[in-house]
Order: sequence, then structure tokens, then C-alpha cells
Amino acid sequence: MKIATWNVNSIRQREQHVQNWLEANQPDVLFLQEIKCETHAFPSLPFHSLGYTAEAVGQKSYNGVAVLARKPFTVIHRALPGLPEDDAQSRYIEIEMDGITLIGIYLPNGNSRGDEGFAYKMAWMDRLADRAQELLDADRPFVITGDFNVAPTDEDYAPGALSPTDALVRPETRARFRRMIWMGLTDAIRALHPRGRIYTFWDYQAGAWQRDSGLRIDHALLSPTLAERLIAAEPDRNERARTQPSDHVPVMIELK
DNA sequence: ATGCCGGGTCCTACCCGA
Repeated sequence: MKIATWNVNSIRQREQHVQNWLEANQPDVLFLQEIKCETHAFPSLPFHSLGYTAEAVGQKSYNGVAVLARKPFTVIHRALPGLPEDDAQSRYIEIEMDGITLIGIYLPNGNSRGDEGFAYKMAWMDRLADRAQELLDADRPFVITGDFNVAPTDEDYAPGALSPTDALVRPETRARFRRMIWMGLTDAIRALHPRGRIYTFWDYQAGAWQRDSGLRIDHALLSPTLAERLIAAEPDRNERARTQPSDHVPVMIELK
């Protein structure tokens, strides 16, 4: 089973990139982030013609997530459980497919809107860990994948690519990511590639791609029984070199 | 040195991203 995630930075700008990538890589499931369109405006048709069913959770201008899958699935949640009812940000989708719970997330960045923006990120991470604990307690096999906006250790970003006070690397952010590791989840990329520079994002500015000044912020966390089935986990750097690319590349994991 | 790119939208200057 191949499960992929990709922050596309506008699906309307990247529709053809996604089609090409699906054809070349044949994932069973692809989660998308930053679709930047309302739910009804998501372009499902081109993906349907490739054999994928789409479900989008969108909003105007910002954020937005979606899932494309080529097997039948059930949508379980269209928002992160436990957030206030009036939270309008589209950042979470949870489905069940083949007996597995699959969660796609676009975790808040936390750098804008000052203390309030960072507090929102912290609350969001707390609720995500709560949801993971619920699924562990229920003995559900699950994957949480997407744009976490967390570089878990100093090895996960190029020297100088971020300030030490950036919301992606602040101690409070990393502590909440570690909470999910300590509860028993496996960081799929690091499980198979414990050391070294592995990035999933390069800024559009200052020649970040050319200098390989990247970040590893797109992740897949696996519940214990799925971690035992992990056989591959790789970002696809090739996508960053294409014309008009997203600033993130796809990350795909494979379970036997 | 956060706003150099690149997306969005109240269409054009401004918000957001990481």
C-alpha cells in the first residue's frame, strides 16, 4: 500500500503536476494540503479519469486539504476533533480505507498573528496528539501524514534556513511532536533513514533550492502495527526541479 | 534579512506562507 502527501500550494496552479505525479507513481492514496480553493471548486474530474475518488475540505484563499484514493473509502472527520465548533480553518481530513485510519493534516504554521497564532498552533498540536491517543487506545491501525510545519531536530533543516526562534523549531513545537513519538508513533522517514539531510520543502526565495537550503517538515507518523509493515519512505525531490513547482515535494511511504 | 518568491483576493496593495 502506497500512501503519499503533498502540499501543492494551490491545486488550481498545480493540477497538471498532480496528474503527472499520480500517473508516474501510482499511490493508493494521496493527501493534498494548501489546495487554496473552496470545497466545491476542487477539480475532481481530472483525477477521477485517472481512477481516483476525491474528497476535499476547502475554504476561500487559504489552507484546505483533500484526499485522492483509488479504493473505496469512508470519510470519518472533516475537522480535527476537539477544536472549538466555530474553528473555520480547513486543515484536517480523516478517512477509513482497507481497515486503516488515514489522516491528512495541514498543521498551522504558527509564525503569523503573533502570540495568538503560535497559541493556535500549540492547541492544534495538543488536539492532534489527543486524537492519536484515542486511536491508540482503540487499537486502530493509523497513519497521520501531511504538512506538520515542524522540523523535529536540528538535522531536519539546513543551517541558516530558519531562525532558532521560528515556530517550526521552537522548543514548545518540538515537545508536542515528541509527545506523539513517545506515545509510540513512528516517524516513517527517520525510521528508514536515521541520519542525514532529507528535506521536503525549499523556499522560493534566495535560491533555497539551488543551495539545498531546505526543511524536513512533511511527515508520516505510523501506529505500531503499521510501522512493522513499513518498507519505504521517501520525499520525491525531482518535483522541486520542475517548472512552476510547489515549494513542497511529495512524500510517499509504502507498507507491505 | 522575513518578505528576495509565489499564492491568494475586496484588483491592487496587502495578507499569508515557513
